[in-house]
Amino acid sequence: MKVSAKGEYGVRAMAILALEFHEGPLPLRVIAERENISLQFLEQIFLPLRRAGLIESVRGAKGGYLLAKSPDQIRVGDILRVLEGPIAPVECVGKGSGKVCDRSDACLTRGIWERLRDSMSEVLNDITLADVINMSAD
Amino acid sequence: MKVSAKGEYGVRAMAILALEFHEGPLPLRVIAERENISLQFLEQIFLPLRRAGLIESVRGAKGGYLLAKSPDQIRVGDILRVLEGPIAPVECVGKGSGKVCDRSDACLTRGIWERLRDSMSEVLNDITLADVINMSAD
DNA sequence: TTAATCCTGATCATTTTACTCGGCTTTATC
DNA sequence: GATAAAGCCGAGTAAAATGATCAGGATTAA
Repeated sequence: MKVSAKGEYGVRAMAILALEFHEGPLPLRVIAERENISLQFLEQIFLPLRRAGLIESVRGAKGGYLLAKSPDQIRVGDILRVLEGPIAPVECVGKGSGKVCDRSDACLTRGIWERLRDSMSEVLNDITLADVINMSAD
Repeated sequence: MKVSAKGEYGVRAMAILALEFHEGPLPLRVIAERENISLQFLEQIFLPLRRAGLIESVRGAKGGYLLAKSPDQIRVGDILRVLEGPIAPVECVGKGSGKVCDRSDACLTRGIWERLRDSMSEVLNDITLADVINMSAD
């Protein structure tokens, strides 16, 4: 029941972009050094984030990445959904995953996973990047 | 952010033991057939559950397994903790895992994972096997 | 022109997962 | 006492996921 490194690094990196929201584009190299993450792995993570419209890129020298929206408009859940797929403890209660098991009415445990999913979603949809950088500012 | 098959099967199997709480010991073969799970995989799952004191076994012919406590005394979280380790979205906030990262105060994202962990624990500690079999009885 | 940076598909080693195998021990029943 | 049903348990294994790395191209500021 763990977040993948991809998801964890993604959230960390996005938090840094949020800190630097008013500066120009931030190159991945800086984030990679600061967080001790492989540059090439970070590139892999930023690709889907950009395609999902959470960040924007500036190519060429002096280029880098910046948030596509203000920090209070980006929820941690948004980031994780892009990097890890639907937030759900089991496939069969994943919204938008399409895969529902055939015996959902006979399933004793479905209710558990639905409650867990809702609780997880609620937390992750409630925390924005603005919250993240404020939490640690205290 | 998924529960493993081990965890999922474990909860399903325990729910069935809860349904049969007043009958004698239930052999794994029955659960395996009912839930379409490999018998030998189930055996692997039941071993740690027994060692953790959640179930008791009766050996020999007419043997099987039964809950060690009444269904309302066994929480879904108890089962998952045995089968999957501490309930935590990242290692470094796992209670009892011992591994805390060295820069926990500098970590921007720790607060997220703590909130998520608490919310997950709360749900899973709140649902007992008695709840599970009642949910679907409605 | 050069260097910095993003862009992207491919590949790869390791770990984890979800099982399977084989064989032993215990016990009710015939 | 023989047999069959069941639990006990360490070891092995194939496939998938994970966490990267590689290689090279495209874009742009200086």
